Amino acid sequence: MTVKFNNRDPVYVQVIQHFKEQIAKGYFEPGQEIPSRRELANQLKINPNTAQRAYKEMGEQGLIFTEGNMPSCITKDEAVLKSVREELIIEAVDLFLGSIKSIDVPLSEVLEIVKKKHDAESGEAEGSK
Amino acid sequence: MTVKFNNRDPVYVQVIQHFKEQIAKGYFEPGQEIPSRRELANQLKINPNTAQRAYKEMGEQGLIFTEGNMPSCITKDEAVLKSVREELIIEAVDLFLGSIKSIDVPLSEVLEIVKKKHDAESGEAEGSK
DNA sequence: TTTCGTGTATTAAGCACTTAATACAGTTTG
DNA sequence: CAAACTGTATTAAGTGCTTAATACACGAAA
Repeated sequence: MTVKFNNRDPVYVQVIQHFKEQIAKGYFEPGQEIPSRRELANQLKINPNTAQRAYKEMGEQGLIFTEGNMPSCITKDEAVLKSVREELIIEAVDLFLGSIKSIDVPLSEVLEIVKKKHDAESGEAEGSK
Repeated sequence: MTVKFNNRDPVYVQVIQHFKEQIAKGYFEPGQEIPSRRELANQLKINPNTAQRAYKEMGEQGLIFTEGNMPSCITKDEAVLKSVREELIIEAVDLFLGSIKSIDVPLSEVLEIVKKKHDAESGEAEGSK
């Protein structure tokens, strides 16, 4: 497990974001065990308390659960898991539309750029394929 | 002049962002005077030093210039003004594509949502028109 | 039982941003 | 000239958030 952190957002927020993305991609089974706070801290080279804070918030959001001193697990509620993906998409779309709106760019103009950039990226990602 | 601040980003960064958006919209003429540090601080209900910091960075970025003790002005370099709009667009697109990529959402799927949301927003914005 | 690994809680330290209080030089205006 | 406005600079204090350092309770396992 590896995460590239930026210096802009709090680390614990980025950790939560990372887990949400993993969930959105379907990398986790419902009820699956996740690394302990200390183990995650070692893997990501962060402080155990930072990992703790991330897990604590994920617990409050219902993304993970903890019983007694057992390792924490991904929620078994598949509706929650599904909604994570939808919420991330909505977030991205709203942020995007907000930015576009704030500079009065016609949607058609920017969508052209989006498609162009997307094709360029996926092209270089596949290499000489 | 009014700006709605969020509690997430530094105020001086949001002030710069606000000016860039105004420039991108073409609200400023090249060479146009802008409010003094103290006046802007009064208008936006912020500390004069915060306004100063924003203006200082905008000066370093070539967005505004100051001669002697004259009021600061928007740059006369129209190429710079034009590039502001383009950079904001590129920023928005890159951020958007990055978010989409991190959760493996097909472009076609998300573009549908974008169009749908955009139509809904512009619809309610125009009211009973 | 002892040891180790869980989760959890408390307290302190560090850091960036904001605000504040001044100060100074120059120009315009009354 | 004097007052009031520009921009600019320095220094310090305060504030909130993040991170760090510890400690504690519990349970499983050697």
